[in-house]
Parts: sequence; structure tokens; C-alpha cells
Amino acid sequence: MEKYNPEEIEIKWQKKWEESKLFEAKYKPEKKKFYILEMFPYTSAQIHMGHVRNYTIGDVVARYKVMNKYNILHPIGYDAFGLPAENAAIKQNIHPKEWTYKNIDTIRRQLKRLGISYCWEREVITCDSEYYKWNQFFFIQFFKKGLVYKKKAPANWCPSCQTVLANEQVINGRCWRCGEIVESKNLEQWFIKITEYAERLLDFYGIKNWPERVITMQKNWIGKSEGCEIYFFIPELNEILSVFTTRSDTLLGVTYLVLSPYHPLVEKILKFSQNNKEIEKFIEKIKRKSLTVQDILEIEKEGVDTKIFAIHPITQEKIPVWIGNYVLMEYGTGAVMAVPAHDQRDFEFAQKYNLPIKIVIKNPEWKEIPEKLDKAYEEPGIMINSGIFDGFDSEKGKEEVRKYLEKINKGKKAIYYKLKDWCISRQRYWGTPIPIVYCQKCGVVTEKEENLPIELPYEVKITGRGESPLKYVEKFVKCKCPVCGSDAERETDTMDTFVDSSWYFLRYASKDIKDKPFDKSEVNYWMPVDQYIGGIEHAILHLLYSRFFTKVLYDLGFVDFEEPFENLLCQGMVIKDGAKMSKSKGNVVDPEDMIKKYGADTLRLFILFAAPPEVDLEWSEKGIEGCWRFLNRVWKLHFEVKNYSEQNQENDKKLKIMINRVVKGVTEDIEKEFQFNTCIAKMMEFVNFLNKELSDKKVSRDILIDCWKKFIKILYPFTPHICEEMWKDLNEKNFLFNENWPSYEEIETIEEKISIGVQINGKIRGNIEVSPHLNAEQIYELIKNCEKFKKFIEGKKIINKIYIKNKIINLVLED
RNA sequence: GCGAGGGUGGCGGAAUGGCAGACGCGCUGGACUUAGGAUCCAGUGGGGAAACCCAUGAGGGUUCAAAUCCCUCCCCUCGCACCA
Repeated sequence: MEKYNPEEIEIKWQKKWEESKLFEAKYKPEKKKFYILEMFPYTSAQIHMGHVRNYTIGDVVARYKVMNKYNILHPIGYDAFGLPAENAAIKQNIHPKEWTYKNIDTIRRQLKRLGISYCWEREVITCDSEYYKWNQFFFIQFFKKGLVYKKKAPANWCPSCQTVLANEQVINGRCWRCGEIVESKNLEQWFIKITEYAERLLDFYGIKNWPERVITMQKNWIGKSEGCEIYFFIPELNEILSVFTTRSDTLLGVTYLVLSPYHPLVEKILKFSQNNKEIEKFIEKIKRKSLTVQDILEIEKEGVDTKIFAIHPITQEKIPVWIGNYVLMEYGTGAVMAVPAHDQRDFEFAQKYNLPIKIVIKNPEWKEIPEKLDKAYEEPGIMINSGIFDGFDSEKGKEEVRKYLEKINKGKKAIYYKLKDWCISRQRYWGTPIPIVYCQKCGVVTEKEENLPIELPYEVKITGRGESPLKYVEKFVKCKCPVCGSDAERETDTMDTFVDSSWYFLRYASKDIKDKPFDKSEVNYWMPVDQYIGGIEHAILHLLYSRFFTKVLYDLGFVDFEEPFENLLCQGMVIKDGAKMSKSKGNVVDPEDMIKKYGADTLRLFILFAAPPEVDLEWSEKGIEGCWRFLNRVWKLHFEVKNYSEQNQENDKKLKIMINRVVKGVTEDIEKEFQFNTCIAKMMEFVNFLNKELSDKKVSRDILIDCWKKFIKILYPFTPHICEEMWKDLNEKNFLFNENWPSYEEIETIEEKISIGVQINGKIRGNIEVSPHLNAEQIYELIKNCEKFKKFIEGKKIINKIYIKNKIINLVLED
């Protein structure tokens, strides 16, 4: 027997797999398909344990499904655009392109070294103009459909780094890099109208199995609320103020209105109000404050009286108008009707400024209407003090008030969403150029499709300042108008990298990609993705954008499905010493070091064994050693099996039962929620059992070899290299990848005796061996005559016998 | 505050109404050995000499039977957070 040498075995098989193009996906419309996808890596320097976990889980699924005769697509690519490449350019004085491609080479090598069964022929690199050309193409299609527009909007601006930051780079209101408080800066930006798809994105029909929390997070992010717009006339300004409310039933309890300090009417108010000095002071104060999330939570409600009045649409009463710091311009109409009796925020504000509180909803538990409330009553109830609406249940009252308002033209049904349009402009170099041209004559026009791609110029000076470096690349900026041919200028902003990742999975699903983004029939065959695997951090952004993109492509007739990912698995983080592995914490374990020390199979095994896929995994040096020992035992056992020559059949049946049990267990645990940790535990049990069995020498060679082959097959998806080696050593010619997953028989059909638990009055008193075919009565007869149970039963009357087949029998005795 | 998930040996974790702690780590003892941080064997929730008793965050309930279902409470993690 040779010593187990993982490096030699693994590299040998990886080469063979590559030479035979074993994992190449083939479009076979007549075969049932399985598209297994893992979120592609961002091209930072190298892969980390999180990637290893993600990709190993995917590889087990892929290899398992192949053995179950699915036609598999298991692709990989690189998310290659993005800010870190520019930061590296500044810091290391290296061009973003060189940096990115160098990293891709490293990552590719590392993935191959892990032995993941990728179809390398379909690799996608998003910074390749062959790919981003189609970002530009889709942008133009979206533009034609009216889904793209430009507007001035506040962007996250870091005054110290002199650059715009993406939302996700703003942590608690501060810059992720330098910690400076992020400011808001108005810039012209390109937007895609994702809000037009809000309703369809809320519909998760077509999604089979996603973690509930991801769906909840998306629903919250979209944030639909149904209510009513109500119009208050302001005579002094001769303006109508529209407010949004979900509680139209409380309309008669309105005692004042509140505008956001950013509300457009504020300017006019400043002109007309006698209180304008104070208002100005207040607004100054609000705008000066840059607030972090924490601040907003702790901040006290403050406001200023405009001394201007609005007219209540129903009672015609004069309602004071205030400006308050607790009203958001970004939501609803930027103005609210305040009902302090039934809204806690309004209640606090009213108390502070001595504004009246009018109760209009009666808590059914109140015996009488209280004089004073100590907090707002926000639950439903019966409408009171509401004129013609008195006596209505508040839920029904919402409808009634709304209908009445509609009749008198003072309001209408309205739905608002938290979701904002997707800002895709980035003032950066390393991204897809937006295919827009500014022409003196024709205005803003899209580039002609035949002129794509608009290539990113290589020669550029990256400064890290707030403007796109492309602005200073004359060769890039100067162009001809695609409509009239006169001199024009290009847009210099590039696209958010989330555009790249919104359709990469379609590109994979297509072999023929010359002159088109993807092949429609092949994409319709492979899609939707049957199993998507990735981190929870993409719960909203990437997954929402991809769903949106797919729906638009459906509407444009590019694809025949609306949901890209049917099943989603979010794997947990890899942590060490209780914290996520990170350079700053100094607790990083490098996968390559581990592969050097133990081999890829051991690393894969450990990462699958230490925890179920969706929970966080605590790294353990001792744990990986345990897996190393296990594979060494398997290796040793293999040679003992191979050289075994006994023909004693005494325990053959027992061995058959064991292999059936483990095949059944592993199959079921993979099928059910990918419980790879218990699969491995079951295989370890089998190895422990077989070890003993071999020293007893009571099984026959043929049966043993047969069982061992089955075992190699089920271990294969987890640790493919060592399995290929053992497989070939048994004179098998096929790759295991092309073998069938073993079948199993139900235990009852092969097992003669089963050990069941014996309970007396619900207490376990021991075990008994019985045939699986016996019934409760027959088992009871056995127990009655069994010495160890006699003393519990003798002289007592049995009032019930509960037998759970093959598990337990409970005898209930009279007291 | 709201929403979701979770709390089981010294540790990672099994068991989703049916023998709690599978499997692995660690630990203890033994074998082999010049040596062992290699390998193999045995043991390992707590109490007890034993029969047995007690144990799944705390307390109550349902059931022949509860880690699992129901109620009350405590703690941890994540997400959202002035959303009108």
C-alpha cells in the first residue's frame, strides 16, 4: 500500500478531467436538465474560505445530479469590474486591467486546484468588451422601452476621499474607507425604472424554494403601503397640499399638518409666513446636521410653526401647518397629516408643542373615552367624533372616508413604495461605459447598436477624485453624433457593476455567443437556474436586480421565463474565533495553505462536515485534522478491501444492510435540504463498521467489493479525487462522473431483526430484538417473557400498547 | 420598536412527536514504540456502589410519549428601522 498522497492524486485527476473535457455542458434539448449556479467571485486578489464553502457545496450538488443522470450546466466566471481595481491602481501603481486579469489567473488556478466541476468553456469575464458590449446593448433596449432616464439626485459623497460612494459603501452614514461622515451631493445621474416593476417583484410566484428571510427582506425593501392621498387647500399660498396616509379613518382627528424641511412648498412658505425668520433658522439647523443612522434614532422630534393654515377637506376647519424634522421627503408626498391621538410620533410632537389631541378611534376595551392619553392608541377600533362616519369599524372606515373624499375630489386611493429607481451612474473608470452621446443638435441620444461596444480606453489617469477619469480622456469623450454625424461628446459615467451581474447567468447558458448576448433557445432550455448558491449579503441588491432584469427581458421578448432562480441556498459565513474571517481581524485561514497541508479533498470534506450549509461554520484546525484522518482510514481500508480474499458468508447480510442504510441515508440527506454534514457522518459510521468487519473476516470477497464500490460512489461528490483513484484501482475504466448513483432497498425488505426501544409508562426500560413483521401484540408476548422487563409488568394490568413500527413500543400500565 | 432565526455535553453539531447527545473534535486509560503531537483499541452528559434518578435557556400545559406542539418569560444572532 502506498501512503495517501493527496497532492499527487488530485493534480493527476484534475489533469485527466480537463483533458477529457469531462465537465463541458452540452445542449441536449431532449434531456432533463439541471442548472447549478454559484455566485461568481469578485476579482479581488484570491479566493477565501467563504468561496471554498460556496463552491464546494455547488460541486457536491453538481456531481450528485450528474450521477442521477441530469444534463448539467455548472458554469463559472468573474465579476471583474468595480472600485477596488481602481484603488489598487492608485495604491500599487498598476493598471486596473492588469490587476484584474492577474487576479483572475490566480482565482482560476485556485478553483481548478479545488477540483470544482466547472464547464470552463463558458467562462464569463465582465470586464471583457465581448461581455459589457451587451450591457450597453441592454441599456439601449431599456432606453427605447422608456425604462431609462436621467435626473439630478443626491449621491453619497465622501468629502475626504473626494469621491462618490455606492450605497453599500456607506456604513452607518460614514465612509467605509476613511470613516468620514458622508454628505449628500446633487448630481445628474442615470436611473432605471425598477419602481415600475415593484408590483411584479412583490410576486414570488415562480420561485420554488428560497429562504423565507430573503423573501421578507425583499418585500420590506420594496415596502409597499396602500393608503390614500388627501388634499388640504392652503388659502394663503393658494396651493393644494397633498399628504399620504394609511389611516384615512383618522382624518377627523387631524390637528395639524407637518411638512418635511425639504418639501418644495417650504420656499413659498418662507415668502408668505410672518414667522419666516424662525423657519429659516430651523431649516438651516436641520440641513447643517449630517446624521448617522444612530443619530436619527436618538434625535428628538423638533419643528417650527409656519403660522400658516390649511383647510380640513371635510370639516373646513383651519389646521395649522408645521415643518418637522421627523417627516421624510423621500417617502410619500413629503408631508403628513398629524393625528396625535393615534400615531405615537405625532403624539410626542404634539405634547412637546402643546398641540391639541383629538380622539377619533375608540379602543373596544375602553369603558369610556379617556380625558387624556398617555400614549397614542394605534390599533383599530370604532370611529367616534367623526360626524357621518361615527360608529364605523376603523378598518371599514378607511374605505368609507376614501370613497367620500373621492366623491368630493379631495383625495384618492394611493400606493407608495419604499423602493427607489435604480441609480446606475458611477463616476468611475473601471466599469461599463454608458452608451449615451450628447449632441448639440440632437440632444441626448443613444449610441447605434452597430457601434457597440463603446470600449473603455486603456490609457487613463486614475486619481480617485470625484469625477469620472474618463472625462479627461479626450479620445474617448470626443465622438460623432450617431444621429446627425456632427461633433458630439460621450457620457463619461460608467455603469454600476450590479448591471453586470444581473444577467451573467444567461450568458453562461449559451454556447453560441457570437453577435448576440445569448442564444435564445439554449437559454430557454437551461433556465431558470435550478439551484443558486451564494451569500446572504446579496439578499436584496443582486437578487432583486437580477429578478428585475429577467422580467424586463421577458417583456422585451428575449426570454420565456420571468424568474431567474427557482431555488436559492444562502450558505453561512466561515468564522474563526467567533468573528468573520478578515484581514483586519487577522483571523484569516488561507485555503491554499490548507490544500498544501491536507489536499483539496480534506478541505472540502471538512467544510461540508463542520456545519449544515446554511449556518455559520466555525473554523477548526483540529476539525480539519479529523477529516484528514478519516480520508487516511478510507485509503487504508481500500487496500484491505482490495486484498481481502475470505469467502465466509456469515455476515454478508449484515454488510448488505449497512451499505443499504448508508446509501439510503446519504441520498435522503442530500435530497432533503443538502444536509451534507449528516451524509458524511453516516459514511464515517460505515467506515467504522467496515473496519471492524474486516478484522472479523466473516464476509465474502464479492459482497465486500460490491459494497465498497457503492461506498466510493456516494463519497465521490464530496471528495472526488481520492474516489477516482480508488475506483480506477479496482480496475474500473469510467470516470465516476459518468457512473450511476447507487440505488438502495428499503430496510424492511432485507433486515431480519430490528432493535426497538421498550417503554413502560413512557419510560425507556431497555431494548428488544424483533422481526420487522411483528405487530404490537406479538412483541408484547416477547416482552412478557423477557427477564429484564418482567419486574415492571408482573401483576399489573396493561391498558394500552402503542407500537411505532421499527422504533419503539410503549406499554401503558394501570396504576 | 418591528420582523426572522436560534438557545441541546468541555466544543462543532445529530435527532422536527417515538431509545436525546449520531458523527467529529477534545479528554481519560491502554497497546505499539528509543520517542509520540503518528497509528490502533476501549471509555467519555451529570449524580449514584448499584437498582435507578436527573438532564435539551426558565416556568407551565397538551400527549401513552415533548429538544420537537401550545402558552408565559429570559437570553443571543441577523435584517429593517421616524415608511405616515
